[in-house]
Amino acid sequence: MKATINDVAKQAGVSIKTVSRVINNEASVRQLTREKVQRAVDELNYQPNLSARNLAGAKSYSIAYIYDNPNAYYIIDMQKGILSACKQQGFELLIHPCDSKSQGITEEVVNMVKQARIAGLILTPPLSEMPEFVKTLVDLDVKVVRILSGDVAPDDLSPCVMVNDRDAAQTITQHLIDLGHKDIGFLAGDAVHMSTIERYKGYRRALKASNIEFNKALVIEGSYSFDSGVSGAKELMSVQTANPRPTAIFSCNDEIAAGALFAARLMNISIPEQLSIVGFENSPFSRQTWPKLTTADQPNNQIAEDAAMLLISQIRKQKNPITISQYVPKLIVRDSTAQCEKL
Amino acid sequence: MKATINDVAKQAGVSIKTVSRVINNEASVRQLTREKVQRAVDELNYQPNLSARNLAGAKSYSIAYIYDNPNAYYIIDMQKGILSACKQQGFELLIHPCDSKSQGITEEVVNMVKQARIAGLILTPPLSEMPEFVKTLVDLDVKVVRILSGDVAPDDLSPCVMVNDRDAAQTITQHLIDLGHKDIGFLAGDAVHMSTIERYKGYRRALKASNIEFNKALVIEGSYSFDSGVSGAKELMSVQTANPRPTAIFSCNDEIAAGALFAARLMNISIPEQLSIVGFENSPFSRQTWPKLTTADQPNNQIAEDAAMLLISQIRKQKNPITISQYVPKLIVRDSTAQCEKL
DNA sequence: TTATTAATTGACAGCGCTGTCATTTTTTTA
DNA sequence: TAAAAAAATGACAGCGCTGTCAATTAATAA
Repeated sequence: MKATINDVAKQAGVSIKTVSRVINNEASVRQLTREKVQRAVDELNYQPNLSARNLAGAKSYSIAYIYDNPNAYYIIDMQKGILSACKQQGFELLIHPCDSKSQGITEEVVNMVKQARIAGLILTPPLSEMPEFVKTLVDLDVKVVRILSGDVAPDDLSPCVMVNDRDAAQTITQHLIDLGHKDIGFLAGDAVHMSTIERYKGYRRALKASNIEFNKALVIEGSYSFDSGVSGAKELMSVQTANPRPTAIFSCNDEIAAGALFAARLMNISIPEQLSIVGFENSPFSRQTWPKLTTADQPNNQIAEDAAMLLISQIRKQKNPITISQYVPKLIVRDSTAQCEKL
Repeated sequence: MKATINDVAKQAGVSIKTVSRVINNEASVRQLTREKVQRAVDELNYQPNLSARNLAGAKSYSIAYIYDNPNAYYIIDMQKGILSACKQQGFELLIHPCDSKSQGITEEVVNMVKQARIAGLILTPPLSEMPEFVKTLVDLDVKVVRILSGDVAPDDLSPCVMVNDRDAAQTITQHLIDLGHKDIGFLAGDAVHMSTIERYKGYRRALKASNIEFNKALVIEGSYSFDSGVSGAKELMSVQTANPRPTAIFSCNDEIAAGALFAARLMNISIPEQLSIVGFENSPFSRQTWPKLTTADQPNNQIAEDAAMLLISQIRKQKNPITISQYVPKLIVRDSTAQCEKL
């Protein structure tokens, strides 16, 4: 029923070792032989048995995705991308949810890596932002690829896939500026997350580039949640004598933006006529609010696939130098932003 | 470094086959021997090698979770529960996202099962609600456990874990009735989903139990989305001469409820004073709205773990008859419901 | 007690593949 | 052209475990 390497060998008229060489893309196989084998592989629809490979070889064909992120949409997207790379490359994916704040997290992961003979790991924030943790893992005999917020890798511990939130935030802020907004509020996400910091930097940079004076009172600390968006927007929009009331709000993600939208409704502020609001992430959230959110699209699926491919090529020692690929989320203009009406 | 079955055998002074018997919980091992081996296993912190097991044995130690559900929170929860069962039982989990509406879905899954030597599958809605699909899989040599909405299994194709949405919906509707509400709107989810149908039945049953006349005009068709909640609530709450304006709304899930909440705000209807709204699912959503939603808690994590355990025991042929376990989501009263003010 | 049966245990092959190393074939050099 | 070097291929063991079946031991019957 299912073809084995033996069947292929017979069909191609070579030894199983030669078949093994072909499917592992090793050198020192004549072109002619390689084609012969490849044909047999195709005819029999042969796929190597992962268990046997893992057992026999020194190498491992398993990678793991370790996550701790309250945002389920993010994880599902990532997972899908990684899975897609694994399928293409004949790798197996282990999923490991965990709690980054727990005491024994490092030991837990180290054990897992040893036990399951994991060849590589994919780390997303906040795990990818924990240097100690990453260092411990890299010192083990396991490849690591991190997905991080920023434009350059913070160190050379491992290859990284960078998501340039800063440039994206600048672009999206610029979009508001282009619409005539000058008093732009900033609703921050969790301050410990790099993404918040980067998005803040982009916001500042855009203001500076347009010679708009930065007003600290328009920056509200918070967290990546709907609630935070509600309270932050309320604070921003309540009448204050000293500060101008903002005509636009930059929210660090779509959830916050949804909260801000909600608060605006409570305060009878019409969106986008009286107030423009932007989100970040292009999560399903942003299409479910009314009006739909202008946001920055982060192709998580693609980012994850890219990261997994990078990891696998590292494992295969296809010695491409430590590549850093970079993504810049793209502006998506929807219905929550409009020309500034204030004169 | 990592202990093998050989190490354990030596340490215990028995043959590897005996160790194998102990770890597989086979009969015909003397109690004394069993303890001796168990001690060695513990001392060496031995864990059987999955690849070797999969390769050597006729059995497989892999199960798969096949999903297609737009609700990421649901999937993450499920996945976590399944993963937990797998860890306990020494099984491996394959994750397979897919599109239930695609043409070749059945073939795709069948192939996967064959290729990866999957011993069992866990199916959640909407896949678990596709009889043809399930039948094809059951006819293969693979165990299936479905998670379904309802109180009894629709057939005896496979064991099921039932989530009794009907009783839960009745309870939650009763909660509204207890608060004095009589005109209770119903915002449906996708009509093709069993969960919508069951929740609707529970709603009807509660009305009947309290001798409240059913009013078809208060039932709005829709889908499981925020938008649907917004438009549905608008429709319900717009002034209609013929129908009483509802004082409470039953929403088929939290997203719909969040939408209804939003619409109410737009219409200057205060929650919960003028209108009570309930959700369903207890998703993170329900804690992020303001006011927080009264809802029905569905312990997805636990349900999934239960399903996985059931599946694994099936695979192990621990011939407990086809068990159907049932969960009834529990009412969680938060801030979106209050005494009816209408006299 | 001894013969018979049942319960335990172990020896060994083999799952499908890769690593090592010997063998064969091809290419290069003298 | 023969000898040496390099490239290509194959034979075989073994990864860690389970299945089969034979060997041993304990329990029961005669």
